[in-house]
Amino acid sequence: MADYNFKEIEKKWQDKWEEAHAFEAENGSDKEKFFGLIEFPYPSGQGLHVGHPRSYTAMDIIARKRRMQGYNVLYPIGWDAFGLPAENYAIQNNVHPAVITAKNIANFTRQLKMLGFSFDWSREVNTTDPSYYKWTQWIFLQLFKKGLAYKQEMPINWCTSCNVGLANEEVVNGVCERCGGEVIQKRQSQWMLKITEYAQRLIDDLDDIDFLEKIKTQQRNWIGRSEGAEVKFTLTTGDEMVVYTTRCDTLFGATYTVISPEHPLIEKLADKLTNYEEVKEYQKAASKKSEFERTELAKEKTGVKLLGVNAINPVTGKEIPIFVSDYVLVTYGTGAIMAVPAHDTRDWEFAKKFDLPIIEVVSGGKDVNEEAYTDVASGTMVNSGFLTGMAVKDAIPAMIDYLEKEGLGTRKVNYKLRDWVFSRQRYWGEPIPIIHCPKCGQVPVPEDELPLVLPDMEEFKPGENGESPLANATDWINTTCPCCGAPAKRETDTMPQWAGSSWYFLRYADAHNDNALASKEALDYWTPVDWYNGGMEHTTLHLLYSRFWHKFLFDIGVVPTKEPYQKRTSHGMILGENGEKMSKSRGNVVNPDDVVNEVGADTFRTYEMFLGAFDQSTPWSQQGLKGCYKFIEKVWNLQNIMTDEDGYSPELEKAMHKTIKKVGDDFERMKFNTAIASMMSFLNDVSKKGSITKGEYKTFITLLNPVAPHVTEELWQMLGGEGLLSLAPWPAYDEEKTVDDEIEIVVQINGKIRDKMSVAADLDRAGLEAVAMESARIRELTEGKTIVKIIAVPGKLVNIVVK
RNA sequence: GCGGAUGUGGCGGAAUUGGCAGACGCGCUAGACUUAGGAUCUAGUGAUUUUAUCGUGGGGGUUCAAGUCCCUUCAUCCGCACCA
Repeated sequence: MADYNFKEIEKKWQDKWEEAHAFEAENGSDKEKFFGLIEFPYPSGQGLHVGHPRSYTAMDIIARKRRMQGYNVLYPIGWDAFGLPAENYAIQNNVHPAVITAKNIANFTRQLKMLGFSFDWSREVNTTDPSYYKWTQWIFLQLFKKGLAYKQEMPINWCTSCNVGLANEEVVNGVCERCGGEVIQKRQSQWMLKITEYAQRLIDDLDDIDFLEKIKTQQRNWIGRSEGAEVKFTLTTGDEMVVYTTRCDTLFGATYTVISPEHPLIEKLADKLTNYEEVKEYQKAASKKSEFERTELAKEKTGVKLLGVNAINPVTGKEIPIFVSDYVLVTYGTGAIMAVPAHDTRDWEFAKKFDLPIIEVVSGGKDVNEEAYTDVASGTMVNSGFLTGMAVKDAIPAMIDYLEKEGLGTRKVNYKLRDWVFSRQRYWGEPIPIIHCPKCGQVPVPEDELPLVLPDMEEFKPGENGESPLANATDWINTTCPCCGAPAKRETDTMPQWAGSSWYFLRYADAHNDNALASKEALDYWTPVDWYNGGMEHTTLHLLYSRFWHKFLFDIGVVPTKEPYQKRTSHGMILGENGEKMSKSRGNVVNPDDVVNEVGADTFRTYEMFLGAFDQSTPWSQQGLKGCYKFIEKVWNLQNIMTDEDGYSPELEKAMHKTIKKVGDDFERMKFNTAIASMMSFLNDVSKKGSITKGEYKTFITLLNPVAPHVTEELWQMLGGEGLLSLAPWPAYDEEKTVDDEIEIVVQINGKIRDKMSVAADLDRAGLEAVAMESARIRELTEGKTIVKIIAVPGKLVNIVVK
């Protein structure tokens, strides 16, 4: 027998699969489909991280198993290739981002192929390919036409040292990631997408899909729906101010109001305020604060009272002061609140600092002069006019009814979710296909002129004043208006990296279509994605964005389903050997190339699936890797003890059926570690017996194939298996043969194990009791004692309670 | 502060419903084979004062029976951060 030569074997089968087009999905098939998806990678210069193959191997196992089960499987791959690292590299080294991107993709391709993933490479997509981003731009135009894309002035992060706009990810601890310079907020005109329009549907439709509960929770919290009321306050000047509250039941306890520094009311009241200058000063100071300072200083509340004007509490009729303070956000609700210090912690702190009255309107907590009582679930209304005596939960709707009847307020739902800032002042992204015409305004690039290709440039540095580098592409910018033909200028902002990834899975259905992002037939057949595995870090970004885009595409009739992904699961991180996150600076990075070179792809894959619970973070271990190598080698060496029978031996038959069941079930639940453990166990049984039949061997390598596809394919051929193992049928098991005839049961006395005995598996309660009482040991131990009770659980144990 | 997790041997981790805690792997110990061992095989391996007792972060509870259920508390990690 030859030694296990993984280098030869792995290359051989990768070539064979490619020649046979073994993993290409079929369009127009009658078979049942399975669409498995992993997050397509950003092809970074560092190459593949060991974290990538964790997710890819997991879905590869599912995809390979489905294929063996007879499904028409689509397991595609592509490149999310726009993005900052390539652009920064380009700026520093004067290489076009497209050049470095192509190089990185070539390297990633080599690495992924080396790992034997059953991707359908014929459908490879690349977000930077004009034939791809043509459709990203097309979707943007549809959003624009429906009024869901609009341009607005927005504060952006601005590095005062580099003089450049930064993405949130580039701001670390309030300073510029690259130069350490101070970052402030600067107002700039930005493209926005109205994701808020879909807020409710993004919450509601979670009920119909199979996402991990923690993912749903995180999305719901992020969207942040709250039900409350908008309440009108009349001012002593006759003006009106609307506040948003979720606790209108506490209105009788509102002793002041607060507006945000950016609130328009300040300008409106300018000539009536006796301390306008002071208010302006506060406003200015607040605007200067960076995001960092605002959160850092969050503990200490500041504010200025408006002098010369008061608000009137609509239910008590009392005059109460108005403050301006930056603890109220202009972006949420109406940018104005009613403050109830007795029942809101923030208001309470503010009231203490400014010595404002605290009126208890809900009883049941501690002294409201000591701390705010915020419990809504219990508590009774006091000092609250017609609400007095009611429970809080009844008082809320009662007050809303009252406000609506009296015309003092209305029911209102608010969301924390904000519209999506869609502009980037960067080169390496999809150009936004809009033309600015002095006469016609924002005019979409005609669809038949798509793709609007990125101009070739030599300098990628951002322009003056935070403009996109495209501002320097004079030939490209200057164009004519598609509407009136007058000279006009192109939009110079590009799209964020999230654009191309918001719809890429659709392109896989029909990757080479020139007339549509994918044909209707292909989308009808393949969508939705059946199973999508990815990282938790994308839950409120990519995963939410793509759900939004998909719903929009559903609304305009482009896709047949309202949700893009039927099932979403998530993997844990692989940490460095020291238990810390892998990073270059910590020097604990494991390179997949080295691992494969040392032990081969099959061992690498097996180890990545065996090292711990799939959904949990686990440290890498070089020793553990070796253990998996030994396992694969043992599988190879089974040839030495193989007998020629095709069936299963009587000794191993039960173990075989149990293993088939366990492995199949565990794969489905993504319990890959225990699936592999059960295969190892089976191998231990074989070792004990000293031989394995050809039939057992074949079944065993079929179970192992999704995990370690190369070595099992080689063994399959050696054992005379027909065709490719990767396309052979998944083994069946006989339920009856997965249960033992005889089992060991435990006999306890007062919950302590005192004896074990072998009985028929189906022995009933009475039988169990009788057998237990026959035991010499049990008799000895119970002698002279009173038996209070005997609990017998068939298949499990007998517990005798004595006194 | 809010939300989400996690806590089990020397280590990574098992334990579908409350029913033998520690599967499987690593490491370690002893033995075999060997010129050699970071190879292979065999046996052992939670702790202890070993007829037994104690053991799943700590404390309390429910139960014949708790890693699992309830209450409480501590620690670590991740996400969000004044959302009225």
